[in-house]
Amino acid sequence: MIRGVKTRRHPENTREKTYMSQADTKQDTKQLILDAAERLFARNGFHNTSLRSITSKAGVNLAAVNYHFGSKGALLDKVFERRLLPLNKIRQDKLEDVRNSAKKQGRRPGVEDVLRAFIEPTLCFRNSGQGAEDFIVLVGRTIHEPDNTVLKIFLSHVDPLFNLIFEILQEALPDIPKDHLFWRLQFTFGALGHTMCKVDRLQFLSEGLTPGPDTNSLTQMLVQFVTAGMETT
Amino acid sequence: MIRGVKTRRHPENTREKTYMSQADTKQDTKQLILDAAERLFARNGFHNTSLRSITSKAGVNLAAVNYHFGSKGALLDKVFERRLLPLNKIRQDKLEDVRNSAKKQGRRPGVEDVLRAFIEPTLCFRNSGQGAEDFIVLVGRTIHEPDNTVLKIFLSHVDPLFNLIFEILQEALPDIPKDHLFWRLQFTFGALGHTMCKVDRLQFLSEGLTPGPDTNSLTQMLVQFVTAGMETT
DNA sequence: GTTTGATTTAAACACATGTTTGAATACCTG
DNA sequence: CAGGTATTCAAACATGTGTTTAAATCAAAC
Repeated sequence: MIRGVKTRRHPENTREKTYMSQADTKQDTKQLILDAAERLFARNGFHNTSLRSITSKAGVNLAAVNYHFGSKGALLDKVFERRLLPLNKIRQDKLEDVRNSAKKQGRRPGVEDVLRAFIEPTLCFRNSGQGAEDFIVLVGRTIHEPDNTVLKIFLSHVDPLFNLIFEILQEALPDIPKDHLFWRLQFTFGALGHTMCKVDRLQFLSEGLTPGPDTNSLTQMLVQFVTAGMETT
Repeated sequence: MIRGVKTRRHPENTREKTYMSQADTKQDTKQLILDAAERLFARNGFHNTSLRSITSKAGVNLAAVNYHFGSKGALLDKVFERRLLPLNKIRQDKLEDVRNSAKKQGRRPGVEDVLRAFIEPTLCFRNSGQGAEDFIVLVGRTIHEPDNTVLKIFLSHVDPLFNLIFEILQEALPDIPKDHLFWRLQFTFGALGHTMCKVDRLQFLSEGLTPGPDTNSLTQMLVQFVTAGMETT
C-alpha cells in the first residue's frame, strides 16, 4: 500500500473474518465499486472523478468506499492491482519464455519477440472481460499522470516489469549503448500508451477516417513500428 | 474561444481599449498569471490546480483570473495560445519548406526531414525562454488528457498542423496504406508526447541511471527511432 | 431468542473549489 | 483638479469534495 490509508473500522484490518458466508455480499459491493471506479477513472481521470459519482454508478452507499477500501487513493490502488496482477503475470511469463528459449538455443533474444511479448498481451487485454477496455485506457493515461501520488501508485505495480524488459532488451541488442536503449524503450512506452488511449476514440483527427482497426492488426502495426525503431543503427 | 466564457466585466469585451498606456500594467498581471498557470498546470494537471494556487504564486488577487480571462478554462486556452502560436508557425514553416524544396527538385519529401521538421522545433522549444520547459510538459500530458473539455481546447490549436504533417507524410510514403500511415503517425505522437513529459524527470525507472541527455541528442535519437518505424515495410 | 460482529445507511463535518460582488484604488483624459 | 474608466481587492456565495459518525440493518452463532 502506497499512502497511509486511514483505517478505523476497515474490515480488512479486523483480525479475522469470522463470518465468511457474508463474503459473497461484501465481494459484490467491492466488485461493484471497483467496476464503477475503473470506468470513471478511465473516462474522467482520477481527480475529476468524485466518490459520489462512483458510488451512485455502483448503486452503493457513499461511505462504502471508505469502509471497504479506506480512501479514494487506496481504491485506485486496488483498481490497478485487480487487473495488473494477472496481466503482469502473463507479460512476465512471455518475456521470460523469450529469454529462456533464446538461451537454450544459444542465441540472443529476438527484438521483435521481446517487444511482442510485452505489447501483445497488453493490447489484447482489452478483449479479456467486461470493463477491461476501460482499464487499458486508464493505464495509458496514468503513464502521463501529472499527480505524483497517482503516478507512484501506478509505478509501484509496473516497475519490476519495466526493469525486466529493459534487461532482456539489453541482451537482445548488446551493441546499442545502454542510455540509447533506455530512451528507445521510453519511446516504445510512449507509443504503446498513446495507442492504449486512442484505440477506441476514432475522432482524433478532424477527418472522420480511421474505422478503428481490430486488436490484432493494431498489435502487428505497433510491434513492427517499434521493432524497426529499436533495431535501427 | 471554446467554452462559453462567462463575461460581465471582462476588459477584452469592452468595445475598445481607450486607455492604452495601462497596457503595461495589465499585461504584467496577465503575464504573471499565464506564467504561474503554465507551470502549475504542467506540474499538477488542470483539475488538480486551483485558481488560488495560481494567483498566489503569481502574486495577484484571486479575482484577477476571472477578470482578465473570464474563467479557468479560458485561461488554459490562453496558456496554450501564447506558446502555440509561435511554435506552430515554426513547425508549419519547416514542414512546408521540406515539402516545397522536394517539389522543386522533383522528388518526394524525405521521411526523416518531415519528422525532424516537426520534432526538432518541438523539443528545442524547451530552451526558448523562461517557463518553456513547463509548457512542453503540459502539452505532452494534455495529449492524454481524460477530460474532454481540456482536450478540445488543446486540439483546437494543433489540429491543422496534425493534418498538414499527415498530408506531407502521405506524399513521402505513397506506397504505405493510408490507415497504416495514420497509426504510425499516432505512434510517433505518442513517443514524442511521452518524451516531452519525461525529458526532465530522470527517475522513471527505479535505477538511478539516465543522466538526462541534452535536447539535441534526444531529438536525434527520437527522429532516428520514428523514422525507422515509419519507413519499415 | 439473544448476542455478536459485519455491513449499510443517512447525515453531518470540515474544507476547497470556481465564480461573483461592490467598494476601493490607480490611472489617464480633458 | 474633476470625471471616468480600468484594475485591484477583500469578502462572500454556492456548490462540491473526501471523510467521519452514530444509528440501523443484516446474518450467522450460541
